[in-house]
Amino acid sequence: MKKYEEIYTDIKNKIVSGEYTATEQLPFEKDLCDAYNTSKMTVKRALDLLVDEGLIIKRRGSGTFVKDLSQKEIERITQINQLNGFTAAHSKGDNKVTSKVLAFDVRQADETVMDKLNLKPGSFVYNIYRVRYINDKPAALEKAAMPIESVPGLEKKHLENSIYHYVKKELGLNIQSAHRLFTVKKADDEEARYLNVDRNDPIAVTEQITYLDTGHAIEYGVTKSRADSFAAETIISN
Amino acid sequence: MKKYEEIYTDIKNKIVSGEYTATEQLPFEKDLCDAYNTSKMTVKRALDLLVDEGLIIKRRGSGTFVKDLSQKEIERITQINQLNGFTAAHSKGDNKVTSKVLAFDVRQADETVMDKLNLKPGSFVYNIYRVRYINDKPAALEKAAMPIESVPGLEKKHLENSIYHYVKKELGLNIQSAHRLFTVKKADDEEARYLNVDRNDPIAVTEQITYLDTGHAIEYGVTKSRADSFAAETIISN
DNA sequence: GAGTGGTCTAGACCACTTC
DNA sequence: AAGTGGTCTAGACCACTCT
Repeated sequence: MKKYEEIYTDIKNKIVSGEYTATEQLPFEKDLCDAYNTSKMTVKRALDLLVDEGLIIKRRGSGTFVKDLSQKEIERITQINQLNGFTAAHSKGDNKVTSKVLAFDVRQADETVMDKLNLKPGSFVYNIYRVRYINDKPAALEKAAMPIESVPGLEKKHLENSIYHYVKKELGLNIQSAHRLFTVKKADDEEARYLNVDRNDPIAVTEQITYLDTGHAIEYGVTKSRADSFAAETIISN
Repeated sequence: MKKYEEIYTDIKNKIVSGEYTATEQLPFEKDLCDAYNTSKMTVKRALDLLVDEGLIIKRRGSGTFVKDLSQKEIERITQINQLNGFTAAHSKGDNKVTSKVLAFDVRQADETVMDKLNLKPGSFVYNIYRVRYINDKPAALEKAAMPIESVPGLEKKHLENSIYHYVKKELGLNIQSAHRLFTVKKADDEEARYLNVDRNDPIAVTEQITYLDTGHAIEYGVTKSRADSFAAETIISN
């Protein structure tokens, strides 16, 4: 493990465990350098990770302090901003995630998909349409387009489980980032039917573009979630 | 302007303007060091900002590449993850943001507020309840609790405009971060009335805790937005 | 003025990819 | 083997806060 990760983990544990309490001032960077026997840049990097994560704040000229977070907030913070697919994101605890494939075919990318995935006209994409279930309860309707050359050998059986698993473990591709947009709408007839809600019930819409570490977009997806199985979190820092 | 910001800005401009095109390989860090007459750490820092922003990706052993982003996606990226209050967030273009104050009083923090703001029992908070309008159209219902000692001198006139403006410009406080949680619900009678929608219409709920650079939570707010005036974006990176 | 965190350097060495 | 980005150092100097 890298040195800055060790320092980050160590300090984070001390915050989570309560050894460093809310609003408490951390040791000065200089002293942390001594304590961890390392250089300033490395300590700074470790602390900056904690700032990004929302656990501490730094003030030049004053020092570094644990944020005034409630215990619940601390617990939540340690779980957000993880780059997971639907399966991993909802498999926490004993949840069972399954899928029903409504459509799986190859077609030419339409205008929207071409634009979102930055494809050339005439490019072919897998067209995937699934209902996702959590513990056998319908949770989301997921439409996705994936360029065929990025995901060779995709089969129906992969759709019934986790596409991300296939992409990562079997194809050995590295997912680097995802851009997400959240909006809200009324359920139409189709959404109502598959999600087992009433027409006009509220639906959370997550539009997502997923990128590989090659820089290429691998997926444009629109996920329509039932209100009772949707939540998204984010931390914004200056 | 700091050196790493200059390099970041320069490269970003070249991406936005199209001088560096999608999937193009950037010069090696070594060459960028020469070009900007600086050290490796500084170049790395500038590039890491672009990675966080979602514009480029780096692969050890291979190089640095512009992400395969569509032009629209590039435009969107440059606008997200900004730490703004409702007023600033919705004042883009010629939008006019106004408010109607439904309630403004001081009370003891209830269980939830105490927990979210990490307050001691018996602490007093401003209780604020407003309808927010964009171009005179109701857009959101906002309930907020703010510790009285954090926001001295808050008056009704501030609520009718921007609280953030008062906090930042008049009190000189620095907002450091915000933790947001998004969910979805059906409009109840009260929400329907104030937002001018039908009962059971979809509503986006944003729950937010805002922190000062002192580490103290200054606001716990719940914003109920009309579906047609809500959108939230986020970028997740490995 | 003393002390904090922030920026930057010049260079060593490491981990990984590609040839 | 050569070349990429990643980590880390030891220290200089800067910007800001507090007294």
